[in-house]
Amino acid sequence: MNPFTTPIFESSSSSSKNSHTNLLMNMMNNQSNLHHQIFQDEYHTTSINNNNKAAGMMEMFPRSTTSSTIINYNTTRDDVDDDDIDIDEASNSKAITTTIEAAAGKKKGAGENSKCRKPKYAFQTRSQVDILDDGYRWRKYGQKAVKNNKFPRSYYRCTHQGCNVKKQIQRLSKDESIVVTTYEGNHSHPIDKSTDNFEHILTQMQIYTSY
DNA sequence: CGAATTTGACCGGCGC
DNA sequence: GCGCCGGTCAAATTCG
Repeated sequence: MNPFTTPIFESSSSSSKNSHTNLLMNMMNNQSNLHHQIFQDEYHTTSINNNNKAAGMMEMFPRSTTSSTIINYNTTRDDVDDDDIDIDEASNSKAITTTIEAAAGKKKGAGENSKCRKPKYAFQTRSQVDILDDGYRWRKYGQKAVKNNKFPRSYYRCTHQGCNVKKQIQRLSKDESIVVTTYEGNHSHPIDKSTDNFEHILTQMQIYTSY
């Protein structure tokens, strides 16, 4: 549960209120063609700063420093491994910056591999807590030590029946205020958890922001 | 008492 | 083949 990320990017008028992460996840889940667009357009940075509401929320909660960065955006499972995930250090400024980077150009040695297509996205989030509330329910199934990193990496699976979306969460030892969350796969179901009670979330936030 | 987490074992891929 | 590494399994344990 992360009171930091949850309320900051309240979605405008859609039926369900989404967190920042939800917003991004919905974007990715519901528009399966989005990645093609991104590849074609050779996106490097796309910003949600033009979301006035989000900016407004950010001003309301200046201490909630949640800058999320999609540091990898991939369509093929075998295209990417952890070494390919480049973290854009420069984007860790105070701004709410969201970048989408396509790693398509970084093909590994072998030619075109058209195996199972599993999208893999990584978010870089400045947060004091590891577990980011993205609206889905997750069960932890593993934890491993990461080399060159004093923090372990945790492995989670979506608990929804038949949904095999996975995610990894890892804190950088370079900058331990940064949490990297890597999602793999698309959810085949709507968000489980109700995030409608915004006031409750606000209350939660104040626990973290009023010291 | 069922669900979730912990943690060492296990497995497959890869480089040597 | 061997060892390393990242990822997963599953029994034991803890939690709600």
